[in-house]
Amino acid sequence: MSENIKSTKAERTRIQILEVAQEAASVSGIDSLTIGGLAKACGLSKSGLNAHFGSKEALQIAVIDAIADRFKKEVAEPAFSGRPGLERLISIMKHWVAWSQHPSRPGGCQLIAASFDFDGLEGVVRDRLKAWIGAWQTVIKVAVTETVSLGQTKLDPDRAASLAFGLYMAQHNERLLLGDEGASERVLEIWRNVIERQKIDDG
Amino acid sequence: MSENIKSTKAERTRIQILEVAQEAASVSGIDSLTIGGLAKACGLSKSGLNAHFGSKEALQIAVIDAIADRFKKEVAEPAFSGRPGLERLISIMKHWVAWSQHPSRPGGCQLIAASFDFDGLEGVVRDRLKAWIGAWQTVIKVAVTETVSLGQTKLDPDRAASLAFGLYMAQHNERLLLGDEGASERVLEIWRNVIERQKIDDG
DNA sequence: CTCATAATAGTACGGTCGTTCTATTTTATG
DNA sequence: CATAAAATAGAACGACCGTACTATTATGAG
Repeated sequence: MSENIKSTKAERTRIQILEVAQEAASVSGIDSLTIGGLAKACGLSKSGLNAHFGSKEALQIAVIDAIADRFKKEVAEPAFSGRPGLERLISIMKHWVAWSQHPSRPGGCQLIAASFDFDGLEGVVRDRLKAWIGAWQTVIKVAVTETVSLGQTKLDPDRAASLAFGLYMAQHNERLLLGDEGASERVLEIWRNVIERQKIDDG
Repeated sequence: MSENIKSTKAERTRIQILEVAQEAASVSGIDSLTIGGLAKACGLSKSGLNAHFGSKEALQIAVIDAIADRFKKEVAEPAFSGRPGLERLISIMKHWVAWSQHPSRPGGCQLIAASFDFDGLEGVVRDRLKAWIGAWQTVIKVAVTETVSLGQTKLDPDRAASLAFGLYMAQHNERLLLGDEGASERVLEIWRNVIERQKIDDG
């Protein structure tokens, strides 16, 4: 009807499924998505939904890719639209934490949560997850290296990347498991202090 | 026979089950433990195993408590046997990371991994997990406060605890998902630098 | 050694899982 | 509007899940 032209019905349905799946995955995790449960949530039959992906594994990968696509648009691209250097490093963490807190992710970031589910396993889902997480880690290292080149910091890129991922996960854990609403702001403050002055505190 | 006297058969079996369960949970996670799978791994029947716990939920809580008991012995007590202050803070992180790397935990720390599984859910398992993780967070804050009192650092306890948890999780993720063998040592070095000189790098 | 009891095995049940096959409906093209 | 193709529904499958109930075996106290 007034939808975007040139999109077939299946494409539209597939997109809708993946949106529902992303929210469900935020709450219960990617590996506890079920075809039946997802079908019910979408108003489809099990076989109707499964026809779009062929298998649960393919569904999981499609969900991961859909999340990663959104991550690019909501985190990576905005953070890299500004100038390189300290400003960009701060922007990265701000957008990243905002992503974790977004209302459409009531259970926080699905990919980081899935990392802890699949890191002990083998298979294509784990491999895809590793590829995306590894790519994002590389992006952060590049942004740090940029900042070093500009003479704005002396951080080691590897250490800074470990710190960034660590603070992000700490914020997830403290906020969602322990109920600490101040965790996100605290972690942002730590990041600012460390990258600007290599120090964690104000003193 | 030459076992410890005063232990009934059931107690011994229960302990053995929980040991097998801990290792399995390290690989696949606490919430994907199954009574049937665990029974087979222990050479028991499903009902024989289930008789020790009564339900899967009770089994999960027993596993969590068993892990936490071991954590006390292998991490908390050794770290707190030495003197308070910087020495203790470093000892905490060393023992903690060693715990994550221990051969009996091929998939890393089960409790941190479970945190990301259960943080979006409700129920007794989540509550028990929250209690243990929260208790350990408090212990770390106390150790930091001690060090501040001794005049050995100026760290804010809340920030230091976020950093400690973050570095620990970063090490888990980088080592087990991304295959970075140097992650643990790097994270320890960051911790040392931050708590001793509030700086992340050597410069 | 006896024997009550504890520990474990065996079996069965209802439920949900992922997947496959066929039927039916809906879409979109000519 | 007709019609081939695409999209979805429905039903059935074997597998595994947690749990309950009963039978059998092993334990350990007297």
